[in-house]
Amino acid sequence: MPYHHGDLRRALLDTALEAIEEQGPAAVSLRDVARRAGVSHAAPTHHFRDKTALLTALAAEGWSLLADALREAAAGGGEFAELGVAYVVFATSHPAHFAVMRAPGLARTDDPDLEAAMGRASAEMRSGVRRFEAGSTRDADTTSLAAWSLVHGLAALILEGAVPLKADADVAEVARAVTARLRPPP
Amino acid sequence: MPYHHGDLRRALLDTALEAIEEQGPAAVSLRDVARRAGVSHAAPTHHFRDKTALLTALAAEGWSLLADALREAAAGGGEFAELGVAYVVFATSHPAHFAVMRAPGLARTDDPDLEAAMGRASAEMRSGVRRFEAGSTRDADTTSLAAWSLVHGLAALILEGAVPLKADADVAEVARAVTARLRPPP
DNA sequence: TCGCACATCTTGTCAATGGCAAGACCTCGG
DNA sequence: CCGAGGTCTTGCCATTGACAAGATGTGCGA
Repeated sequence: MPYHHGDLRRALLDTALEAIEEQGPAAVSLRDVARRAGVSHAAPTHHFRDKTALLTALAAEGWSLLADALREAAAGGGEFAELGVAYVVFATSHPAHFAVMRAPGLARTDDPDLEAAMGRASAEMRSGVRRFEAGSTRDADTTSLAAWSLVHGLAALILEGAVPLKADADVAEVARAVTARLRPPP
Repeated sequence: MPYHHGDLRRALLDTALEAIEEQGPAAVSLRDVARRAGVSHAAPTHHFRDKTALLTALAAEGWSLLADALREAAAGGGEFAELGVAYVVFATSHPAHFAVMRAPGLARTDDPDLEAAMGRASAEMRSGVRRFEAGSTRDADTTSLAAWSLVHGLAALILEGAVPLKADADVAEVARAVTARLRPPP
């Protein structure tokens, strides 16, 4: 093992994700992450000023990945609902990322990278809604906020355990059914 | 000051709420809560086994208060949308409670009291939806899940700062507009 | 009324954590 | 070849959560 870890920054991020999946984002300890990564307890300092900085980086990465997933879903050319499905599928397949993204107070919400990534995801939702609302006289901002709220809330409720999904339930199916309750443009 | 604090349990809960509003639910320290309440650092032990137990109690209290608010809104006899408005208004007017309710990993989700309180809120949403869906052939469970997701997501996005509300924006107005995007029964 | 069981609160202690400081080590440019 | 700077380590400190043991008040029954 070389003294200089190849890419400790990435290793720490990945290790943190593992720890979060096991213990939740609040219980993560920097020292434990360092231990898992095989470095000393102070090694992370050089890559992340803070524990908060590490979590903020993960949140930003999460929003960015989500934006990518939404863009890809939109490129698929399917119905608008596919955007919502992609959102919920992302949340359930990246639980650690999503947990940090919506955990209150863990990430530094005024971080420029985080703000940019959130903005990108939000813009992706909005552009999807714009197609949905083509020719409508309704306020597109309200519609996109409604759509975003719907899928964000569904994902949150599922991950909070507030919605006990049946074992054989397909998340995408549920998301599709729920998204269908959005009122189409007049 | 009496040796026996009149109702230390309640005092700790209230003090914790203050601390959460100031520093977020993740940064709350039991010792700080005890200090603010004017008792020794080990006093909370007798009322809450754990730090988690305190937060779990707060989460349960939050869901219970939310259920009450929903019931009251339903009793008002207004439109279904008023349920959604009540949900979002509750979240923004009880930010500390709502933060603990949706924070991943802070509360013990298998706690009986918490489960009961969440169930009560969920049932309140469902009964509201049942009126909304009267005479409809649609799956009421899906509709209530959609409604719940919509308002939960909107509240979460607002409190996460993902939706920058304009200073003069009325939360209830926004909630009403967003809720109106739900598709009415055929 | 008295005394005792018990809940309540306190002080003392321990391991673990986050963060800082100072030093060891490695790599790369000149 | 050597020094500068980035990378990582060891050492340290205050704070925290949890536990143990003791002090203090309260209320119940005899």
